Amino acid sequence: MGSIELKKAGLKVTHPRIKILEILENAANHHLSAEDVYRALLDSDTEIGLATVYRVLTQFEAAGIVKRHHFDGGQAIFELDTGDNHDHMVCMKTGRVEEFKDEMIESRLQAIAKERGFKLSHHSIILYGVYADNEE
Amino acid sequence: MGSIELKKAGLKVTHPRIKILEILENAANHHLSAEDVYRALLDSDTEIGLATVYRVLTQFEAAGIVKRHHFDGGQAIFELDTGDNHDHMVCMKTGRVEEFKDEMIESRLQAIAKERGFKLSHHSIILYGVYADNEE
DNA sequence: CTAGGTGCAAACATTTTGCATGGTT
DNA sequence: AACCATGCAAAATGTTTGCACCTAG
Repeated sequence: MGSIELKKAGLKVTHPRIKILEILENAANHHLSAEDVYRALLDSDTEIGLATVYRVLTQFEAAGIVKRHHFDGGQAIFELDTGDNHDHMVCMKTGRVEEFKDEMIESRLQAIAKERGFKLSHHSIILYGVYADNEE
Repeated sequence: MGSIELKKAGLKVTHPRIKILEILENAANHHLSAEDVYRALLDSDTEIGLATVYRVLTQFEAAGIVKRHHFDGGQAIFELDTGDNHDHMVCMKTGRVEEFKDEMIESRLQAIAKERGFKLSHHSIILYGVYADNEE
């Protein structure tokens, strides 16, 4: 149950928060926009305002429960923060998102930052392309 | 003069387009939002509608004259497309943006994409942090 | 009981679009 | 002259906020 995460984050255990956590955990696609979450809630007969979805997602982000990404296309995408700091590949044809993590790249980025006197806080790597099995 | 680029792109050589090209070329900071460009135009006593700025920047992007980036913070950032495919480091304190390019990372990304059957079109790498000389 | 959470509608910020007018080739 | 570009205002999008009401602890 997500109630533990919520308490740990100092957030009251409310119906909307539990439901949204469930959606994020169980969704087939783990990368959802606020609108996606909202629709998933409606699909499970849960009436929660879109404003609340945004508020909850923002609180979850502050609490380190979710991560917010800005892929091309305007709206923010959220996913559970598993702690590993993975990066993303986005299929431009289907919208499918996959994750990857590469130590060689990570350490190279650290080195580049160091060379330049840049205190690295976090980074975003996004690969845009098409999965071979999705081509026509 | 930018008129050559414009003609090559099949765009009529108009006052707004020339001016906007000038701004992009001469700005101290080469990474500008549409609003930044708009204000720079006003500062040089050029009255051009914000809608036109957006339209022109979008056309420039389609023509390969500028690149559009989505750094954290909502609005799109534009820069001249020099052809080299550099990446960015963004100072979270000052907003300063620097560029870098690393062949090791590039080739590693290619390899990762290949491994996964992903036809790479382009990528975005953004480092967020603070420049040491900007810390207090 | 009380602090904090929620819903709704309105406000916001950014970007896009319709349409009548104006400028380039 | 024909076509494309521009300005303005309005619309569209994605997200945030004010406020009255409600609920978890």
